[in-house]
Amino acid sequence: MSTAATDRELDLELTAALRGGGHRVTVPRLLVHRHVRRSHGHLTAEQVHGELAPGLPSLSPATIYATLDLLDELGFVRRLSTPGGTIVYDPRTEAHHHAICRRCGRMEDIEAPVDIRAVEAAAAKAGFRADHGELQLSGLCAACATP
Amino acid sequence: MSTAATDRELDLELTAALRGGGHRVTVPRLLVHRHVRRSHGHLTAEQVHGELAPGLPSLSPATIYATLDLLDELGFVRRLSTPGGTIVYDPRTEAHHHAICRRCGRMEDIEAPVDIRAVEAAAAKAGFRADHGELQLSGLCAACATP
DNA sequence: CTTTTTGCAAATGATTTGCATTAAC
DNA sequence: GTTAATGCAAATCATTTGCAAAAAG
Repeated sequence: MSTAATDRELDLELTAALRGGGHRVTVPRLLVHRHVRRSHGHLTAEQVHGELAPGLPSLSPATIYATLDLLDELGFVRRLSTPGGTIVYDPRTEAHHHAICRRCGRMEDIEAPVDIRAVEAAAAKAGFRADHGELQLSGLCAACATP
Repeated sequence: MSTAATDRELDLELTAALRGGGHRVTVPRLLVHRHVRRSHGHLTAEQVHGELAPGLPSLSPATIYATLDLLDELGFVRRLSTPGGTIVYDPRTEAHHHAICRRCGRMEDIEAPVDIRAVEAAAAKAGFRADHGELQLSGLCAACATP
């Protein structure tokens, strides 16, 4: 089941979601979507631009930003920010958590369950409708911890 | 005994920490520290500047930024960033969590326990030395949820 | 007296905006 | 043919930097 998706499969998935939301299917959207869904790890908008520009030099930063935010709305990526203030887009949308190195800024996925029901309940009591919870660990990564 | 601390008490606390770290005790540092420790809620560097400037017009943004980061190092505040990418400084350093409204950016404290040991263990296995964990809930605040 | 910290101004860098052009539908 | 999306350039905004002057120890 976790066979890598083909371009066409990814395109079909995006196309359906775009249509469903009244959005148009465009080349930049297809390319950004493919690229982000394929990537492992977390990407900045600039990285996406830098990596796609060789193949489509007319692709502008403004479009990248708009497209990534649209993909976030559609649920294909998740927009996050590190304690350093950098915005990154994460292609993994299922519940998982992150460890972020205070020294080098490196962000790693953490696969461990966290029971956030108590927090959701507390938030709900305050009228807050939460739809996602993410735990961020701060500290030093393996490389930075050993000088 | 959560009587509000006096300026002098706060100053003494900061002074001790600065001396202990080989830093100098300066007027800007004392003022920023008092202001941040007093505030409820989360502050941006700009807010701190805007609120202190009337009393000390020479105080520069550069100094505010440097001072807030120093206070973070010393453990008097915690530097956080919202999903929107805004950096805020939180005077509450004990474990607590946050709910952040996707629409208006509002950030509220959530008082509820979360067991993060499984995540810490997973991080440790990867060589990551975590010293802090914060859960961020995303969703809509009471005001934004009711249109 | 020495070294750190400050204030200022200018630089940076990521993200956003306005608007005419182009592409989807 | 209409409307939304793009590309481009310029604008914005928070944050950082370099450096001389001021303050701390």
